[in-house]
Amino acid sequence: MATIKDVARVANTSPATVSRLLNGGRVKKATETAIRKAIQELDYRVHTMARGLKTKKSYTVAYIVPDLTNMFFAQIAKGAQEIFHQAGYSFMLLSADNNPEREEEILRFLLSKKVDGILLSSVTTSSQQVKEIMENIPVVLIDRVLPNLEADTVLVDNVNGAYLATEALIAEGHRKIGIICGPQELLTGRERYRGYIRAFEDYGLPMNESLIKFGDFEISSGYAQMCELLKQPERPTAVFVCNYYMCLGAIIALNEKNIKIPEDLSFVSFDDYELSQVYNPPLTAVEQPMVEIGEEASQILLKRMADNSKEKCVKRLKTNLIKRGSIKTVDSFQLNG
Amino acid sequence: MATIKDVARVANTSPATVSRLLNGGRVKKATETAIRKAIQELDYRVHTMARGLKTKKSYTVAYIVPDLTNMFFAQIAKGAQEIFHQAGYSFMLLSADNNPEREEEILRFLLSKKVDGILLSSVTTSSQQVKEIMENIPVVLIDRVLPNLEADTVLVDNVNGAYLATEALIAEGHRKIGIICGPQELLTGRERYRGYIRAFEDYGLPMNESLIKFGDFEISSGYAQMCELLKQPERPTAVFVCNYYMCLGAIIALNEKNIKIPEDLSFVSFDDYELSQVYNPPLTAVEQPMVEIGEEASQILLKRMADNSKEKCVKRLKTNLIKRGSIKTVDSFQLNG
DNA sequence: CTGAAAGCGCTAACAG
DNA sequence: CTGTTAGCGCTTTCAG
Repeated sequence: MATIKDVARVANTSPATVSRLLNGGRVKKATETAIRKAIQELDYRVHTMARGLKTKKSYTVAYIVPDLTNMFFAQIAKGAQEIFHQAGYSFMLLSADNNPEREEEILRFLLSKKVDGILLSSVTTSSQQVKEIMENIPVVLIDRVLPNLEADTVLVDNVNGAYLATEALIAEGHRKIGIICGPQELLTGRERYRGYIRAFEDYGLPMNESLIKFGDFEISSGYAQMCELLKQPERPTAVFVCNYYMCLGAIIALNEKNIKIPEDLSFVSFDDYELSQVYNPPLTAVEQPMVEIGEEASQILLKRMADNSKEKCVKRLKTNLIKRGSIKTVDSFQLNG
Repeated sequence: MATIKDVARVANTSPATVSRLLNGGRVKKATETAIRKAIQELDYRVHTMARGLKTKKSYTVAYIVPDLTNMFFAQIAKGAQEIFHQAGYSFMLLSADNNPEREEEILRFLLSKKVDGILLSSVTTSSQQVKEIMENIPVVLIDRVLPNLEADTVLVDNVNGAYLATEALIAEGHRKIGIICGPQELLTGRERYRGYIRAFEDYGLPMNESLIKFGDFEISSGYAQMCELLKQPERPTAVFVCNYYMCLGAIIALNEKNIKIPEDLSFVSFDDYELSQVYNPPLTAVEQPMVEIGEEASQILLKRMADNSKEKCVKRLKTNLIKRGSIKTVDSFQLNG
């Protein structure tokens, strides 16, 4: 592979001049054309590593996700990739595979790689390592916050999303509303639960503890907790499931027991993927602006890499309730209403 | 950030010795401990770029996918990432966003990055660029082949998968079996179509041209072609949809028209994701060993990067028909059987 | 506007 | 077993 030296030789000039041209410096028209020709001829390409060694920049950023096959993070990655591509950065997508140790490893690796910035949806609960890294490299957190760590963060308005979902159920006359919460270790888990509570409070309605179940955002827990819910003496007329994967599990449970949406049970979930449209009936769901999350976070990271200012920002994007056909109006509407 | 020189100074030895230790060379026990201590103290990490500049290896591989949010490729990436991680390589996942020009760009970029190997699920139909790249860097193709290009490739047994799906329908007495094919520019599109044809031939059954529709593997075409199918004078009693996304579209169409699976129409699809289990009834589907595809391809790439032999291999992995509840037995079984 | 020279951090002979 | 040396390909003063 040709080097800058080769180009210089062929173009009858010096490496320095070639470099200057390559980096947008001013060069006499004649030499420029000669250089461009040589570059063509030799099929020369910058050696990014050599350049990086010199400039101490890699023009590379990374996004660490909990799981590559999780649609939520995949969509965010899509948005992020686009922004960085436009900005001339190369973008690495890495999965921690829901393994905190793996995440640590990746972080170490990125340090070694000298990436210029990091997008992180952490699977860790400790913020020690990240805190250290932030001293050297700009980091922006996505969707998952770390305890006691002031950092640039972008996430969605979970409380409001859950509020809207619950409210939609209440509005149709439901009072016995089950919820399958996410893990309370995660902010998203806590916030969505809070949205549910707040809706009950705002409408002056009593909550029923036995209808509040906790899952872990995975399919299996959606299944298990839905089964639990159905076992309750006072069976819910509606349920709010706090993420897509638990929603899958919950539906499997309903199908098994031949419980129909919405005739036997009204259904709302957080996250809006293809399933919501494809299911029969289509599912009412809370949509998150995933691609935008990725874009927004990338924009912030880009800014931080440029100015390296110390002040941190937290950006909340809006969620959106999409009404479809999975909520039935309760007959005895007037009872409490 | 500390360099190898700093470590050497603190450990009272030379950079060369530190380097040797770092690369698994033999070092006196005493110096080793001194060096390790220094590394600890200084929080030293290898500067991958500097190392790469010297060794002309980046210990980085890339996988270029058509679309980050396509489950098929995401799963493959998952498998690939695992293998490379184990092998000490860093793994970049890049999306061409279904844009051939974007893919070209990425390929150029990777050349500049001096990656050691490339996994490619190409969105291109021209093999020129890839051919050139293969002269410098090992490439293994995944699922998408390129015309007139002999290359290491891993894909699945599409013909057989489609055959099994069609056969399952035939076995239950169906004769009017619609198919929504993938794009015939893609090998997978052609092969799955061929599997359908072959099943008809093997069973000595006549095919009905009006029940053969062509989509492009996207949701919208699944919807459109299913609508077409339902318009036919001789309406199919069963349908085979050639990939997941078209399957989503097809189901939307069925729901709209209130056509029930399997009572009104039996249904089989290529690709087996959560939907198949979650849908009511659960869908019979052809499963692809996605993670294994990624693992297999990575293993091959690893081998090529090591031996750089010229001979190419094509690896076909088996598909698997998973029977669930979306096929109804036709009453008039005896008619043709 | 251009070129010579130094050096980024690392590794790989080679000589000790 | 260890240290010296010479670059890898690039950018960046600095002098011309």
